[in-house]
Amino acid sequence: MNNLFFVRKFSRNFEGMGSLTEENYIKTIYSLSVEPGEVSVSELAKKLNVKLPTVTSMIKKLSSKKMVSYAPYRGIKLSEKGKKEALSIIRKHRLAELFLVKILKLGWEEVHEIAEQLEHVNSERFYNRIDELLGYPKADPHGEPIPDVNGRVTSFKSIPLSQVEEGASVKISAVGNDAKSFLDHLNSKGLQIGDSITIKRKESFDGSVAIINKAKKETMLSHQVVEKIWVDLY
Amino acid sequence: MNNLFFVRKFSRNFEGMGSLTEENYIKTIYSLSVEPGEVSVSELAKKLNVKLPTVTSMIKKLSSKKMVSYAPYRGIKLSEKGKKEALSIIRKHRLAELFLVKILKLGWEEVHEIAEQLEHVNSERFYNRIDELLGYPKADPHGEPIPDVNGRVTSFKSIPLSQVEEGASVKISAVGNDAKSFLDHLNSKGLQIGDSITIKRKESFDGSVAIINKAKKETMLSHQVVEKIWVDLY
DNA sequence: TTAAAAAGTTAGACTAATCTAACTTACAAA
DNA sequence: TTTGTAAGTTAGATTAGTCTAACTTTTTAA
Repeated sequence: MNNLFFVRKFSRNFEGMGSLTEENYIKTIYSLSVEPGEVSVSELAKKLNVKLPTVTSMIKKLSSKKMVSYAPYRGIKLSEKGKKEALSIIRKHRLAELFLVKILKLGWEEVHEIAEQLEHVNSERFYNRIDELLGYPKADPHGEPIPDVNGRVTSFKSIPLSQVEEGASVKISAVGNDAKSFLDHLNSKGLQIGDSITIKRKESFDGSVAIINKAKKETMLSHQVVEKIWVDLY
Repeated sequence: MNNLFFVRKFSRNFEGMGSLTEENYIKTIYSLSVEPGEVSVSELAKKLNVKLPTVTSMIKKLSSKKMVSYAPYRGIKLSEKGKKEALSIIRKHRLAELFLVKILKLGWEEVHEIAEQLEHVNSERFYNRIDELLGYPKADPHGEPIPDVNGRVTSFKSIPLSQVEEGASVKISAVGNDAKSFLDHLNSKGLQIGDSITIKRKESFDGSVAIINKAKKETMLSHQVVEKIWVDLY
């Protein structure tokens, strides 16, 4: 503002530290680059809800700070420095989410936006204490891994529910969409991270899947939904 | 921001909500107006570490938002709306401090700057849960009262240690200075909020005071220090 | 293979919060 | 009561992050 514009006065922005805005760009680039490696300006603009030129100018800034590598009309890639920064923010976000669910007993579908704010709190001590209080957890309430203090991530070998065969029993390990509406939808179907479910039937004509949830109830999940649910095989 | 200026995108700044900067002005005006009623532009500028014209322009903005009443070359006063806002921020700050000390086991002298960040988190649910988790406390770790959800404050009838008579036994209820150096100084003298102490001797030539602390040790406190320590009489 | 569409960039403007320099008002002391 | 100093204001500039409009490059698909 933060933003951190204003932030100038309020305990962040010392030395080489990025503004809140920069932090959000870096985090978003990281989350978009899990797969293909390079992130496009328009993907970023869409995710951050800003226009293309805004992204172009911010990317130039991040590039001059060596957080990303970038050439005009080409994709954006985080540098090692940028990745480290991203992991630090993601660590804070996920610790915050788990804290909100476990300690403050808030619902897993409502914690994301509070965590979006907490992730920018500048205090290693604060986060290390939360980590300790939670017993050095490996995953957040959405099933996503929590990087440790050194940015190391325990990786799980999850696959999207859409790729599981009929008849298989699997455990929901993560969801690929933080939106409250998506999480509410899953809750309404009686689904939570950590639940074991069985794939009853896969409809080939539209990609939807019938599953049996923890409460033994059968529900249909659309193709869009099953692509966003990650599961561990047994 | 900090921007949340930047904040635009990041969950604060919806509707009539003030920016992080505005919140800081309001909180500061409140804390400066405990006594005389009106706050001067230069007091504010000093406390916020900005120049006079910056304050003038921000005050105009706050005035147009009806948060303060103000006429050029006159003092600044919070409106009822402004007071309500200030109490809400102060509530968050003090709940945050107590949470950091009680739950995260951080030292009372180090929590202030983390709380400065947490106080801007925008989520009533978050703070209400912390309030609940702490058992609806009435005072923060510095002994300052915590406003309740409706902005009501339990008032204590404390007086500065400098005004206590020789021989009296009192309980430290608050300190009038959040600076880490001040809190460290008290810690080094074996003094904490809540401690019972006895006034052994008052030196009239320089206003310093000899006290017996909880551990039965005698220490000297300078005039500047005893003016900033608030105590409850028995 | 080329032309239309999509993606990206440049230029220029805006807002919030800040600053410095110059001016005005208030007030205290002679 | 005047006047010099301190406090406050106005004007104009600056920076971060954003925008729209116009232009350029890349990709796609005919």
